[in-house]
Amino acid sequence: MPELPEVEIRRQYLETSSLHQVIAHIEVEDKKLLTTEYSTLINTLTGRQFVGTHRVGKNLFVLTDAPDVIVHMHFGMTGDLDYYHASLDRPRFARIVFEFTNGFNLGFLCPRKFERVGLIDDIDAFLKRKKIGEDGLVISLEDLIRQIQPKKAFIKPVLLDQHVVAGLGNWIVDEVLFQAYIHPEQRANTLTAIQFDQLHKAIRLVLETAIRYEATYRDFPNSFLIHVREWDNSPYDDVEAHKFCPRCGTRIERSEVGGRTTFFCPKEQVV
DNA sequence: GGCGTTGTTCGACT
DNA sequence: TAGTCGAACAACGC
Repeated sequence: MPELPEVEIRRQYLETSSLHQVIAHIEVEDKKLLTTEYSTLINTLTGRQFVGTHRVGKNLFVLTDAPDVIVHMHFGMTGDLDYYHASLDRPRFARIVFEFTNGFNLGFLCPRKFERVGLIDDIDAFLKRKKIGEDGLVISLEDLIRQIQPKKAFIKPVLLDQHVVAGLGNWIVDEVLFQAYIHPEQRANTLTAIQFDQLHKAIRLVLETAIRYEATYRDFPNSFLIHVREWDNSPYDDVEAHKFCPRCGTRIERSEVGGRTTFFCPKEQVV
């Protein structure tokens, strides 16, 4: 589930695997995954090299050796990268493959085809056009308040809005609100100064923790709510153990807020 | 084999 | 008008 931390991991992966290699060809299984004409993509990138990366929220930008040629990648809900030797089988769902002249390939994995790849010529202009907010890792408390304060909606959907702050997805928002002791259905314009401070700190804590553990949920501290989601290999033998608040032991509640599944502690997160 | 899931976009409503 | 909200989208794992 590529939210900010997962995209950051992919950025580091691309940075350490795929820079400074000449692109020989690009295979695209489904043109719908492209936001740029296939012929333009091929003509522009063939013979070029990736030279650097940049990330804002869930958006990954790959710089090339041409200053105004930048590849934009969005991983949708399930996208991933896989760098592999051309002699090996193409990884499952590698629907876009950058083939380098050195015999290695960078596969862009798109299991559900919600992912997108395309060319842009200016990162700032792109962010402005898409109205992407400040990245969750760098936004200041003052800017966070300025973005959230005027909104009357529930705090959870506000935090999910990439225009407000970029990079938070469904589970991260639940985790952030849990760490900040804020109910997901509290109205954004009713947050107190103390709550804004807790919220700002919680965003940092959750994002930095997720990046430190390379977004491997089972390794997260036990104080995290994420374990109730029973994703991948739970660290608990007793499946019941993580259905309770790690701080107060109250049974975690599951509901729907803004159309998304939401977990929270009904005792510590009150409206 | 039907349902749940994920992020973004778009249309409808206030 | 702009803000808010919910449905739709694709396709997989369970």
